[in-house]
Amino acid sequence: MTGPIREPLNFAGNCDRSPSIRDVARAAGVSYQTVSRVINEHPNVSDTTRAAVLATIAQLGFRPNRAARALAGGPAQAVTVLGSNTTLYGFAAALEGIEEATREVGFGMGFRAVEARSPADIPDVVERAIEPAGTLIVIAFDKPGALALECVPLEVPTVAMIQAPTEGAEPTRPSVWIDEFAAAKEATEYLLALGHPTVHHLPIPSWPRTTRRMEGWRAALAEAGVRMHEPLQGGWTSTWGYEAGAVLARDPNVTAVLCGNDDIALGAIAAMRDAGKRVPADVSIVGFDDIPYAQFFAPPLTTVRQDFKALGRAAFAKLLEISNSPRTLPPAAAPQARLIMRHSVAPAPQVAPSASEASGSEARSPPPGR
Amino acid sequence: MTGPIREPLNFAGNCDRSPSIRDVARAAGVSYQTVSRVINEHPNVSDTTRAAVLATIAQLGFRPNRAARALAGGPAQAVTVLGSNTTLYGFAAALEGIEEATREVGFGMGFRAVEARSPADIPDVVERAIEPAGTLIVIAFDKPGALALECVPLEVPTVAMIQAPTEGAEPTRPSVWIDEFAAAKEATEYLLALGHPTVHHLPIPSWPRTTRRMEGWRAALAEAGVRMHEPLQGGWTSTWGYEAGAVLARDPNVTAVLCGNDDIALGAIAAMRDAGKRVPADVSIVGFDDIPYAQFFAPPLTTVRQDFKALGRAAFAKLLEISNSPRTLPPAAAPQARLIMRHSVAPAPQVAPSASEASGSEARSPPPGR
DNA sequence: TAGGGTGTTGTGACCGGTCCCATCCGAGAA
DNA sequence: TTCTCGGATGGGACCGGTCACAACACCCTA
Repeated sequence: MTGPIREPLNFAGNCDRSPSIRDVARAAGVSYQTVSRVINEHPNVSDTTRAAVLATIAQLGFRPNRAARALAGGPAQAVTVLGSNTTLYGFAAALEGIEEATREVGFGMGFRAVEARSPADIPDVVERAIEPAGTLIVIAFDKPGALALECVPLEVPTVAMIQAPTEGAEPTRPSVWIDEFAAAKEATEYLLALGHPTVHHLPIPSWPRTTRRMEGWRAALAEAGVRMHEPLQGGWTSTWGYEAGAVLARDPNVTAVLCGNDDIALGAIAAMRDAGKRVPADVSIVGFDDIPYAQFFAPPLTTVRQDFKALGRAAFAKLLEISNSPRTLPPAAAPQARLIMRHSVAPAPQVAPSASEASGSEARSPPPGR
Repeated sequence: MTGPIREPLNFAGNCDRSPSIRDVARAAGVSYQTVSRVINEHPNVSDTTRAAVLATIAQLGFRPNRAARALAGGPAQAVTVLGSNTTLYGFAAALEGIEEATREVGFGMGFRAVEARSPADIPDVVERAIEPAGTLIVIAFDKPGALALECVPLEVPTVAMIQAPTEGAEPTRPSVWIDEFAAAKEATEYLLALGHPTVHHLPIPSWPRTTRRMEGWRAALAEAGVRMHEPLQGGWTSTWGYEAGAVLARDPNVTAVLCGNDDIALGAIAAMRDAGKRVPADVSIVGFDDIPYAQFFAPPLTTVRQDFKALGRAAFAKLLEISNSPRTLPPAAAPQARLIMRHSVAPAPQVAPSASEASGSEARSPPPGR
């Protein structure tokens, strides 16, 4: 009935497979359970034994097998990031921050795309992305990401990276964000102080409601008692920025534009140029994000820098927290947004700004060298 | 001696764990081995049994547990991508292509960064990235990636994405690349045909030796019998492009520059502008890669488009091949490089190009609408 | 009718960890 | 001295798949 019993190959030194805890145990003269306790930093192991086991682990080059751990129901040790994109700067930088943080604590990082082109497939993709003992970070800046987030069952340890929520609208799941309200307000006030009668806004898509950067813009205009145009629906790309910018370029009253991101700003600048308007002499443009290219735009872009990498790190830190993992990440400051002044902003044309304002702005925005 | 035997909870319908092959087997009235054969598309299963099992799988929503498969020594079902970067366009686009391909065949995709800042850590990072039953794609466009590639033991199924190898220098491991020799040559010839006495080159780093795009440039100049300057060491970023461009801007003989990538081109354009030179009236600039921003540069950038996404897909297809996985990807055409003509190129200044050349170039490069 | 191949199915062991439980031992309290 | 208790350690079962092997048809040939 029973076939020939194969001799297990687990005697140390004579095996091409990587060593297991049983190999370590044998070499250290303890049981495999003790080895397990040592690698999981269980308190009830004597110092002598622990030291001996650790030495053997180092000597044999033992590394715990992730698959076996996951199978046996150990603590989570991998994250899958769900997002609609890897080429947009914010997404890529967030990914980089997450990766770095996971590497520090020995987690694996996976990525799965939820495609904007096929929203109907998203629930299925999300379901496949969820694995037993797995965790998730969902980049929910945009609609596909938010859709994906909704598909994730509550029992899956998940952190969402989201647009900053509006006042009183608490996110339903553990989330991280950068609140750019203050920076958007500051940027708008900066433009108003330079004599621009109003500031137009080319937003990123407002989803599900409005963005904090738009609220900051609104607040600045409201405080200044300045009329406000109703912003368009919004977009993400330079192409959209070009089209929207072309519309604004036809309006001679437009002298200052706050763009929802740097991609839009780049498109808007191109549209202005093609319409024969000079930036910043005729129209001032401010971007959002500070992508690495921004300082080489023509003109170098004044923009609000956002630390997406730090945001990614924060997301993973929160994930460790909520999945009560034994590992932790050193606490870090909340990622900030702040205005970077370059050369795409100038005093309003025609209406000569007062000397104090002009010199003040000069003093306030010493263009940094590249 | 033996404690109380816990009744296994694996009876279908009464269990909060996701169903296992044993649950499926019980529900379908077959053995678990038969279920295993069905999900692995083993030929020796009768059609009747197969249909019954598949129906049960669908009904129970069974999905094979990846960790268990990996542990039991099944075929590979995940790739880890090793690369120095996620924010550079070429890297991010390649990642996107790999992800899409893995998703199609049910593979997982991980990412691990090998940081340029700390080359000494690379061997360690690579070692940790290798898992039993795991596979690797190494993005070895740059030095950290190439370093990482060298650390990978030969027995690990690995595909490298590399700079196209020079003639006769066969890569030692399975590799994919885009051969941009012809496109670089074409771009250079295009500039020469517009009357530029020579074409300068701002290369990406040549590592380990020279790049195919540089060889294409050299070949065009050699064929035209034109003098050639010795190119600089090379860099990746706009910052480097700005610095190198500033040097070229001082030389009045420089009227045409072929840049190793679009980032460099953007920096070079900025440097020319800051030096008071007009692009393309005084200096023509050609880039490489065609990043999404390129068409919105000032002026819109003439560049060589490379299909990194297709390259990523090809890398994964080759990985499936060499790891003799049961899954395959539909064959696709080799990713190409081709010249995209926009507005950063003009006939050489001063030396008036002949009418036929000028009109020819106009006819050849109808600037695409944005 | 016996013998041999082929196709189909089932059983046992195993991958490398983790959990639960049992055992052993020494110290302090009754 | 005996009992209790907690720290240190070990053994067995198990996670959900895969592999190797055995068993049982069934058909074809000799």
